[in-house]
Amino acid sequence: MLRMSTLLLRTLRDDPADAEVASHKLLVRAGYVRRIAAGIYSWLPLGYITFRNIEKIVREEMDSAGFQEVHFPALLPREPYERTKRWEEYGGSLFRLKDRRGNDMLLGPTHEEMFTLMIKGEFASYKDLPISIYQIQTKYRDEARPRSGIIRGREFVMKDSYSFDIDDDGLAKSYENHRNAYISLFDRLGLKYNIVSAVSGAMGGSRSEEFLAPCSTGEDTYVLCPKCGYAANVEAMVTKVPEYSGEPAPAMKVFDSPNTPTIDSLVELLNANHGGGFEGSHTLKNVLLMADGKAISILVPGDREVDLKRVEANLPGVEELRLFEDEDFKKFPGLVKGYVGPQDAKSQGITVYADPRIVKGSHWITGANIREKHVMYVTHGRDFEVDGFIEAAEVRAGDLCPECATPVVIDRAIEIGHIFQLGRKYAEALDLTVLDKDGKARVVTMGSYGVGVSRAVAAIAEQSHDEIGLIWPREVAPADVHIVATGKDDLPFDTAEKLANDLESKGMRVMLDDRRDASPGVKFKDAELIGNPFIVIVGKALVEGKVELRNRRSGEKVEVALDGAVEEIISVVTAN
RNA sequence: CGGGGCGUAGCGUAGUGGCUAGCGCGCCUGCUUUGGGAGCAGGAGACCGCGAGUUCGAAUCUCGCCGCCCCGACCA
Repeated sequence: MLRMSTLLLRTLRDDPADAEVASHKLLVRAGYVRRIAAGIYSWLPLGYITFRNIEKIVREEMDSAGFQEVHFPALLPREPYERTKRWEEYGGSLFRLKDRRGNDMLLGPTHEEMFTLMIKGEFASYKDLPISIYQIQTKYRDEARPRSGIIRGREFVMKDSYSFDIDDDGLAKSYENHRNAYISLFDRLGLKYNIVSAVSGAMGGSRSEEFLAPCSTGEDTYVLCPKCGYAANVEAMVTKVPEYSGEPAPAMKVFDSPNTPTIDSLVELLNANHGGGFEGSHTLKNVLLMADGKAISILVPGDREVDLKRVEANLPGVEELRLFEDEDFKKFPGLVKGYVGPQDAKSQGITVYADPRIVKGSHWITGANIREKHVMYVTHGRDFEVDGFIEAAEVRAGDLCPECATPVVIDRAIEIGHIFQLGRKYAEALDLTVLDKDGKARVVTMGSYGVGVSRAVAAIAEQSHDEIGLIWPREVAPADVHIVATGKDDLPFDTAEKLANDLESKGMRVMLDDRRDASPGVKFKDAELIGNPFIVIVGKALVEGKVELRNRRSGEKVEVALDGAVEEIISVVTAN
């Protein structure tokens, strides 16, 4: 039983000055967490109980899916991370340190290497597969900018799992198992979430989805179709390709366009000199990029910006991507800044990618590759060709859903889980093979799956609170029932004590406010702030032989007879 | 890493060159009070982020450092 009279808890009346988002403010005010350094928090008793409740749910769901729990150290040697090149690639986000002998060590930001090596060390046959193993571990990432309290910390707890299969079909099945386990896990945590397509990145072709908990303070932006439920990370949003049914355009026509380096100025000139009705979307924007030192041109409709993140996500294998700089223009004298068109790109040795909206047969107004001149009727397939299509243009609310053509909305969310078909990258780097039926060595294929356990505490708090405090789902809350004794006589306190004991003996988890010196107002405010799902008040109504039962979420209050109160309370609590 | 802001008691804050650094919450003692953050009286608690400098005198001005928050870049 949690007794308020002795609990290590001091609630705060004022919001902490360094907190911005609701979960941060409330978790600090209600005495769940305290900041130790930027992005590093300690858990007070209430916070740690809540954290462990979540951890327990995660563990139960993993176990019941048949995954096996293991545990690695957080402190790791450099060598495995050297072999996968991540010692360098992880950059400044990796916490590095040296031991007394001067050996490089690190604090694990994620454990693909260690899991891969564990399987390599124990198993050697296809008969041992498939297997999925997981751990619940503290991770360390020296984030450039920790933020939003415990939503994005430098030390955090993550459940990470890895599946190992002999072939792609097996991986697909393991992935599906994890996906289902995550669905029941997040349902149990009481989180609202969307499963969103993500970009799988450098490995290509593999499947990846994120579990996003919608929340206005979330740092991920995603696209959601209100009609069919299609959801995608902005990077992974697929453009609905328009049908092109226009008449073939007349031959290209070059025209003078002085002082029109921007789309807006070009449209203005067109409307002034070539009749009205021109819009940015009739023009073709040529954005020049350097991808690992190679010049590429991205074609997008003039009214859209290029989203570099989308380009990068859809150009597998490219490590450095940046906009053209003046130096780069000097290397390509045929390119006239502000007047670039795709017509001569081939002869200039530039790779051209087009947004899917630039369909074959469509014609555009674009740069003439001559200073102060543009050209119209430039037709894809007649006047220029592209090396490929790429999702490059910025995504906007109102863009059409690729599944059902309904305008999509853009929303923000916290990433609470990520499932990912990793493939053979780590198995190859660390030489994880097993013998197949024919006695031949085959590289194992892997999946990786993560749940932010500490982040889930904050995500639930974000989604489940009101102006006066937290409102936990029952399984997550520090207690099922928060009993408040009020009054100055012994009777309410003795009655509350007995009620608490009776409830506890029937399996309820109880928090009891047995403070004799605190006023009723303080106790009510604290109970509401702390956010247990049910509050029982033992006080005024005692003269009628009753106690009051309140539902924290709905605000509903009922009086129940003290005689039989235990059963009544249990039935209300468990019905929720 | 770029831009902006902040650092005074456990928490929230006032104080822009001058006497013993002020207030609210919280904490301690006593009396009263007990269904919505009680009242009165008394009290404890501050190297004013750290270090240098300017000055007769620095929380206050200058420089350096450290820390924290926000926006952006970054984020398996």
